[in-house]
Amino acid sequence: MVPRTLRTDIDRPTVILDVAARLVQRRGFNALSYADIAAEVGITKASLHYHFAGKADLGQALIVRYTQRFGAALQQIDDQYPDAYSRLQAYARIYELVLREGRFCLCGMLAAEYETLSQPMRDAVVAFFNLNHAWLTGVLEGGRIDGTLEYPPPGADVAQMVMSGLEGALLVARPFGDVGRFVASTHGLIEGLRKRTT
Amino acid sequence: MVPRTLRTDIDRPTVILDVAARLVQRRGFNALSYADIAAEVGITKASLHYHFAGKADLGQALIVRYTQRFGAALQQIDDQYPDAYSRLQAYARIYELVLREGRFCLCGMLAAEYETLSQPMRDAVVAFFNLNHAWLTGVLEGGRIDGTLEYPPPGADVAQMVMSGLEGALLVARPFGDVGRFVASTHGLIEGLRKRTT
DNA sequence: GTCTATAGGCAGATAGAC
DNA sequence: GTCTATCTGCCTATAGAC
Repeated sequence: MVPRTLRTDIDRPTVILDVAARLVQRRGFNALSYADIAAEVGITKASLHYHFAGKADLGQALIVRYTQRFGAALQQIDDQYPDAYSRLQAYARIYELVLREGRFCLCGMLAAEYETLSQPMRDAVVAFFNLNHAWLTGVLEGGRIDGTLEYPPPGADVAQMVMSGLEGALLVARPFGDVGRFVASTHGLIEGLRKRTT
Repeated sequence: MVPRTLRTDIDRPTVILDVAARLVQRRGFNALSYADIAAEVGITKASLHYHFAGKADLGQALIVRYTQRFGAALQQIDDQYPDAYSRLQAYARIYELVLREGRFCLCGMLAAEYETLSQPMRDAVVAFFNLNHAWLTGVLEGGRIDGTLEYPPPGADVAQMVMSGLEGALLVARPFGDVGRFVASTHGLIEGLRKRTT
C-alpha cells in the first residue's frame, strides 16, 4: 500500500531509534531512560514498550541499524574512491563527522559499557568491530597492491591500530570539545601509512 | 600516633576507593552504586556516605588519586629509562597492565560518560589527559634530541596520537578479552616512531 | 498504537541511636 | 564510624481501557 501523499514524517520505530541513538552516543546506554526518549519523541513510556519490549531489545536494534549503515558507508567508499589511501581518508572522515555532531561512536560507547550489556548486545558490538576490521584489512592489503600505502607489520595488525586509533581519538577529543585534537591524532596515523614517493 | 602493631589492613577510605575504582573501570561510573561498593567493602551504604558525602565526591576523589598515581608512574619512568623510545614502551606497558586486570583506563571510561559527569569530575578528567599529553610531548621532543625517535609532525600532535591510540586500543581490545589485540594496535604505533638506524 | 495508572525495585541520600 | 530505618525519586515494565 503506497501512501497517497509524500510523507515527510518517518515511522515511529525509526524516530525512536534516531532519538535513542543520539542519547546513547552522547551519554551512554546506562544513562539512557525510556522517560527521556518518550519525552523527546512525544509519546509515553508505555508506547515505547509497544515498539521495543525491553531496553535490551532497543539497544540491540540500535547496534544492528548502526552496523548496517556503517557497512553501507564502507561500500560507498569502495565505489567512490579507487585507491587505498583515499579510502582510509574517507574512513577517518566518517569518524570526524560523528564528532562534529557532538557524538561518540555508538559501539565505542557500548564497548566502554560492555560488561553491563546483555549477551545479544555484546555480540552485536563485537560484530561491528569485526566488520570494520575486515574492511580495513582489505583496504590496507589493497594499498600494498595499488602502491599507495607502505607499512611493515601484517595488515590485520595495522587495521586494528587504525580502528583503535580512530575510536580513541573520538573518545579523548570529546571532553575537550575540540575537533582539532581529533585531527591532530588521526592525520599522523594515516599519513604514516602513505607510501613515500621519494 | 604510631600503631602498636604492624597493620596489614588499610584505612577505610582507601579500601572504598580501591573497590570503587575497580567497579568503575569495569562497568562505568553510571553503573556504579553505593549498594555494590558497600556490599563488597563490608559496610552499609550509610557508612559510605560518611566517608564520601555524595557519588560525585567519591568520583572526584577517584580521579584525583588515579591521576596522582599515574603522575608518580610517569616520574618513575623518567628515572628508570634514559631514552625516549624506552620511555614510550614503558608508557604503553602501563596501559597493558590495566587491560590484563580486565579494566579500562579510569579516565577513558569517564571520558565516554563525560556528558553525565559533575563539573568537578569533568575538570579532573581533563586534567588527567593534560598531564599525559604534557608528559608525552616532553618525551617525544626528547626523542628528537637523544636520537631514538623520528617523526614528521609537531610533537604535541604525535603525543595526542599516542595517548588516543592507547586509550582506543584498550577500549576495543576489552570486548574481545584479548591482550593480543591491544599489542597488535600499539606495537606498530610506537615502532612507527622509532628512528630507523639504516 | 497510544493512553492512564500502577506495580515493584533500586537509586542516592538523611536522621538519629549507639 | 557504623548502624537501622526511612524518605523520595526515578527506573523498567505491565495491565487494561480506548
